[in-house]
Amino acid sequence: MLKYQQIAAAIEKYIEDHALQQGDKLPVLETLMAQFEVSKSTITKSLELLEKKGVVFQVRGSGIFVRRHKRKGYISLFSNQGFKKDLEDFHLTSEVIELNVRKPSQEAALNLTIDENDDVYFVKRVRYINGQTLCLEESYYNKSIITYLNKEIVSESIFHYIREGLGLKIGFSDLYLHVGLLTEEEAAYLGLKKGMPKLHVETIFHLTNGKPFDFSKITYNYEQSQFVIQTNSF
Amino acid sequence: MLKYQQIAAAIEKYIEDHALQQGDKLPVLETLMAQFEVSKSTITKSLELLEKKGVVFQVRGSGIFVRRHKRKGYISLFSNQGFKKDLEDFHLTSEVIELNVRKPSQEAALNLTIDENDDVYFVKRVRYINGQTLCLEESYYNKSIITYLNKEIVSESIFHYIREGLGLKIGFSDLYLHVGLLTEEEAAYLGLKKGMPKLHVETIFHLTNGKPFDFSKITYNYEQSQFVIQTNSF
DNA sequence: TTGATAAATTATACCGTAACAATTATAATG
DNA sequence: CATTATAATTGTTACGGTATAATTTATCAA
Repeated sequence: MLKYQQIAAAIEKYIEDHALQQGDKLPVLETLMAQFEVSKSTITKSLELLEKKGVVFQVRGSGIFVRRHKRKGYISLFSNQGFKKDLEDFHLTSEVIELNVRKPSQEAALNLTIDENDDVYFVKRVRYINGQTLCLEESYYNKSIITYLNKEIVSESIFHYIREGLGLKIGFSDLYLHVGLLTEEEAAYLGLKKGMPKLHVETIFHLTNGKPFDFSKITYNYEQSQFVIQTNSF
Repeated sequence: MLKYQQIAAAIEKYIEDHALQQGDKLPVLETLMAQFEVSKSTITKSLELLEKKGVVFQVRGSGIFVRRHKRKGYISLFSNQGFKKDLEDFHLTSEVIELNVRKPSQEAALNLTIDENDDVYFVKRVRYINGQTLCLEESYYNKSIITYLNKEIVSESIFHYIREGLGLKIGFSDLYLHVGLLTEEEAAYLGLKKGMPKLHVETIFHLTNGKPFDFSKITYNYEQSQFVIQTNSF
């Protein structure tokens, strides 16, 4: 792991350990430099990372402050960590309905920029949160990148496996979102009624080299779907 | 304007002018250094900015590539630019229903971290996109920060006014999102029927110094609400 | 042709330094 | 006491340089 990432993690830990709240002040740059025995630019880079993550914000001439959104019980919509990481506070389980190798739909092929004759892993899951249905998820993985999957991996964290097991680096993702009405099939999986509202999210995940490897379509149970997004200005 | 921001803008312009597409390669760092006559670190900073904005992605050992999400007709959900900037492709108008100074609701006071006796500007608007209702918007502005508003400002871009007119710097925002059912009042404003689905978004905007100045509650017409979010890994 | 290995290309990490700009604290002024 | 000017604090920008790591290309051997 890179130095500035380690330091960022250490600072996050510091915030946790000292139970710092929204607006609380961190030690000044010079102190952090001395404490971690690195140059100013390294600390700066660490803080930049934490700023991107929405952990701190910096005010020139004033200091470095803790940033926290206030509401509890909301799911962090993105951050390419998969679900696991974000939802430590929740009780999450999932049920694998389908897992196989197949040819992609036209839509999936298009979003993964592969040919319709190429193989994909298809995974269909229902996720539960605190005993309620959270979402129905259909994912297509480019098999030439994600070369192997099994039921165990799929019911655990796929993203952890991709990173650690396959040694791949996840880069960025595009997320398309709209509200609609549940189809009969979706409603059945989610234990709701046809025609009720849904949040539909399609995501395309890319590796750091820009290659899309995962196209997922998720239908959320609107009753369980409270999301939070933290953003920064440019 | 800062140097690295100018260069970032110039690079964006370069991408436009050359009509570069997703995956196309930009000149290498050294070339960009020479072209703009700045040091490596400045170019790097510019590219970092463009990476945050989702304009490019960089691959070590390979090059700098254009990143574009593919789907058209989607509204970019965040990026604290207000609506105007994001929606140049759309025909947008808005109608101001209410504009006055008042005491905040308990909820608004809480989110703006002010006292219930402090003054706020309250703005209620309906926005239209291509002739259809897009959303109903209720905003509370901390009057001790946003000291003056009028109908003209409000029907143009408030955020532009905050930046240019008031000289304030917008920092970050927290965005809370859920799906629900339209109330009678909301339906009336949006020209829909009670009980139809809605996307409800609450946003708290902060200045760079961390002070919240705008708490907004937006109800989207689900038929017009297709959003895109671009994210990066950490 | 394949596969391995080396070399070239290219971005990233990290260090150090100097100047800069926004905020806050302090002192001076009326 | 309020206002203004000045100084101290503190993060930000920009420069330069060296070393490193990932990717692509070239080379060579089988």
